[in-house]
Amino acid sequence: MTALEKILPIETEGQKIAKILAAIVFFAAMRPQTKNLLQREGRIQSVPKGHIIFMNEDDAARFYLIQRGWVKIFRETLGGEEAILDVLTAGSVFGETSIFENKAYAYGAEVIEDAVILSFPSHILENETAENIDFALSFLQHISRKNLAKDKEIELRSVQNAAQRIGCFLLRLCKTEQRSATLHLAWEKSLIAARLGMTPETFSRSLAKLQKEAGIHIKGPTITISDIGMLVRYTCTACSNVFPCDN
Amino acid sequence: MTALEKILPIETEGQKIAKILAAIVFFAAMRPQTKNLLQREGRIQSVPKGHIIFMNEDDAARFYLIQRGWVKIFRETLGGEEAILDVLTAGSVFGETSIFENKAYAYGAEVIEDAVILSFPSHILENETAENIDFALSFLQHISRKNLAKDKEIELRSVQNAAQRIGCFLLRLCKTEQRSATLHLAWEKSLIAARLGMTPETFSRSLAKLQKEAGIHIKGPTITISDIGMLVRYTCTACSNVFPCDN
DNA sequence: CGATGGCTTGAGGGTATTCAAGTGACGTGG
DNA sequence: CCACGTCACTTGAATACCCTCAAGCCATCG
Repeated sequence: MTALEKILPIETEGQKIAKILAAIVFFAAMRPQTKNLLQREGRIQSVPKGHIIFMNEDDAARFYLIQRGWVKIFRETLGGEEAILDVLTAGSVFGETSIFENKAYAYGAEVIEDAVILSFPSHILENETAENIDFALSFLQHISRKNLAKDKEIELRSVQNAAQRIGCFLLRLCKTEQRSATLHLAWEKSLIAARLGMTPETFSRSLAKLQKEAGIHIKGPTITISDIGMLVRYTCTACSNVFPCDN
Repeated sequence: MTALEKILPIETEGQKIAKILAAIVFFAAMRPQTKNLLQREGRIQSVPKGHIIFMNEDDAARFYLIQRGWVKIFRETLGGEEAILDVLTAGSVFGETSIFENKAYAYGAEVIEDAVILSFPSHILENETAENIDFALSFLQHISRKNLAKDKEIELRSVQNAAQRIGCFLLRLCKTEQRSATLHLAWEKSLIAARLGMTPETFSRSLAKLQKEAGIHIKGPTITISDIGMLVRYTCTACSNVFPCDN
């Protein structure tokens, strides 16, 4: 190690990856040798907004972990319409289930806010799952949780109206204990609208409605919720869970 | 064995269960001793229409297999509204993922057409998953498939209109190769409507619309599709898959 | 023959969408 | 420094879509 490196230690990409992985539950049950393999074979990439990581039907050669930024998971119809399945941020893994699905992605992934993304060859995941039952179990739990979230998504989209979906979304951004909150919307409103299954116009109108009827205050991207209880009463009657709910 | 038993062999419940399980993929990778345990601890029940098997939040002590009839999987909101997540029939397993979800069901299950249902203690499933990696892998694939189906469900509910959802449903009943087809709806139309997330009235009207605009002909429970291509053009533009699609 | 249940049809209403126009913030170039 | 274009967002009017409530149809069954 040179004198310079002592002062400014040069971190290899592998070391960076190791650090990042250590904080993510998804990788916790993997064997050490597999983690080493991920370090060697993994890539870290800065990806600008608008970049499409992969499309529906692409060969699923890699799976991904978001370190920073935002990624939308979507499906596009032949008619050109798009259904947003989810919007993910730091700590989320995606493309991981494709190893069970004929090795092709079942959805597309696009960066919607400048991101740093790690990617790894899918076969490492596949081998680890087949050889390490502890990881297989944790993977099972991971997918099971995703499953549950999708059930809830289906529920929300079918029984909540637009304003309630927005309320639910805002509540999830709130800390549990507080009685009031000030939020900053991290992404464009039109994107939130799409994530909640509505048009930007409807989003705008419904937000105004929430302002009148649920005691919130909007100023550009900043939203102040003066009384969380009031918003809960407005929103959560159209849901099977009560706030605070986990997902 | 008596002479009578030779002619009319008396089948024990355990033997019945064994026969049924043998035909279901979900159980295929289980070890023989676990299958024996399921035979001993399993129950077969005839359940009348309207009976609620379990509710959201109930302790998840058992998981289920439908041998005959129909079961709807639903979530109920605090306001009393209900979202139908799925409608299942013979061969489907439900309540199986609860072993990963704090041991409580995340949804309710109600019989909507007189059914014969097998049930088994959840701990057998839990143990088998923990001890047999082959089964754990097949379970993983099973849940992964459900996950994919839910993604598609979210897509279809957000981009297809009622008539297209019906068209999609009809196409799935068609043989791939044919250019025309005659179908018999095996179930009550109101049941199909529920499965597709619409009211019976909307189902009826949309079916009439398909008749006008997509070249199909309806006579009671019999539906004739003269030109599958025409129906595909009408329906599949609002989907990310093209006919023939698998699920 | 009347009752029932599944299905259809009609009228009316609510919610979200589309199309269109307008506002306001921001950055660029004159 | 201001004019201008761009882009996100908002607002308005008309429309589409699906829902509810209600009545009517028709086959089945006691």
